[in-house]
Amino acid sequence: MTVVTRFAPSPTGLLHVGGARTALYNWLFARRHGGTFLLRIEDTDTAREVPGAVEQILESLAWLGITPDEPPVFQRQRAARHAEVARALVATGKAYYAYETAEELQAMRERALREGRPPRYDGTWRDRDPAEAPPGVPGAIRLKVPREGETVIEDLVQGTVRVANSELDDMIILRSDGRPTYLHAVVVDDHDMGITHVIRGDDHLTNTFRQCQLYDALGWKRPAFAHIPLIHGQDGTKLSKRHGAVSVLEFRDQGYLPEAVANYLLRLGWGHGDIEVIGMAEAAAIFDLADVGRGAARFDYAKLLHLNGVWMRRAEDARLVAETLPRLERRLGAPIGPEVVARLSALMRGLKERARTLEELADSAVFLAHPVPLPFEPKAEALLTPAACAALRDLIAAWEGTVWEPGPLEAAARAFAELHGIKLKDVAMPLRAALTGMTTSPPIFDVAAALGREETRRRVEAAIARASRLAASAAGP
RNA sequence: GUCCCGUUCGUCUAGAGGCCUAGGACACCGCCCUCUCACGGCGGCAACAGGGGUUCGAAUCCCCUACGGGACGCCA
Repeated sequence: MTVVTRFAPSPTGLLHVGGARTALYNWLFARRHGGTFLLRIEDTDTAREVPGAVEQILESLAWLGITPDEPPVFQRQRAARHAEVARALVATGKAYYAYETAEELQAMRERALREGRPPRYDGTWRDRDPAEAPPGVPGAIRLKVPREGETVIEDLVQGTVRVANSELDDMIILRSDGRPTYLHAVVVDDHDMGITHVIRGDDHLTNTFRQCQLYDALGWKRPAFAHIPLIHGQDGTKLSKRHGAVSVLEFRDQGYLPEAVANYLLRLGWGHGDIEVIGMAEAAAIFDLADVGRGAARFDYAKLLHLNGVWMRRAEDARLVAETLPRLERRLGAPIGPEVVARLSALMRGLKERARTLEELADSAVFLAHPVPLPFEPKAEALLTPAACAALRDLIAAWEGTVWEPGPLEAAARAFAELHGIKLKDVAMPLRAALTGMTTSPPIFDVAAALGREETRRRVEAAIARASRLAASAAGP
């Protein structure tokens, strides 16, 4: 049997990480079994539809590397088919028209709840003669479900789950205005699309009983089901905006790498021995629904951040340079020239090891692009004492004939420190302050090499000038 | 209210009756490396929700309780 899976979001907003994980599992399962992954947009509720949501969902999935194998199916376009199937069920006596209004049903539910009874449809029209239908009132179609026995599902994640049919009532499959309900549309579409495995959030688990009754009434073979637990926030409640970023696009904008987000989402609720860092190609080779956990998982931003750092270090320098440039331009409000691109490329190896996100990377690289009077952190400023400035001046002089590469620069600096009876850090730290305006950076001789001889000299001179100016103004007039 | 599902370190998890003195990862705390910060290395803290069974033996199987989540719509 060829595996066919699908992800079926409704276009009511941004794709959040929970939906993304569901999509990921469907995609991985299809890849694992050499099957097909499809996308279906559940847009039957026009009132709740958000403009642009479909595009955002597609963009989010594409960013994560999850692409459907066929163009998306739009559920609304299949309305005629849904209605046809529902009416065929009426024709064979497996469904019937019911004529209560939405208000009457609402009242019925409230009364039942008030009296401590389960809120279920009482079946008024189930056996009533259709000839008694009120004239001119459009009816809704309800499925006539068995009242005895039980419905059992073999869930690939949850195991065997059963419920007494007496707990279920005759659900509406076609609204009185002719539009299908979600439960019905899903079953018809999954069948028509040849879906073999339905992998979705476990909030759908109890819906599955009703869907199975529909499959049975239709005489259709049920697909396999796998209900994966929901993702919760750090406090254990349903993940929402107040927990922080929740949409895939937010993570992208905050400088996360798609492979890190995918890796994290995969590991959230799924485990395979002790492996933590895993690419999607590798995951596609080992992903198994049996390894999906049954309990809800809490989203841990700290772990995602760590994982992103791992993937940043693994990423190609050229790619990170490309990702950093627009972020630098945004910070400096000016285009970045080729000279800075060269510096960034030269130093990327050292920069990426110190950044956990592209945003941190850009922050740590701003100094490379900033024109000479650099902004100084107070701690960096404090390092530029008169003695340190004197040492810097001498160091620049000592570097006069040195090959301008990290190794020779460091060797010369060490010799310089030894000659003057100071520690390397007594000159390295002031140099860092002068070249970056900060107290942390990649190895400072790498920085100097990346900046070049002229720029290094320029920055050191500017820093010394700045320090003496500050000292003068502190001394007073 | 009724039904369904879940529960191993703070978090994500490994664990399929003896391999468990419960392993890994993140976070946290030390130490090492070191021009800073990271990375890396070494070490530490820290869990089988509770109670009954079954068994020679239970984190693993069964039951109950507690807690958490979900569903019960002419929403999806």
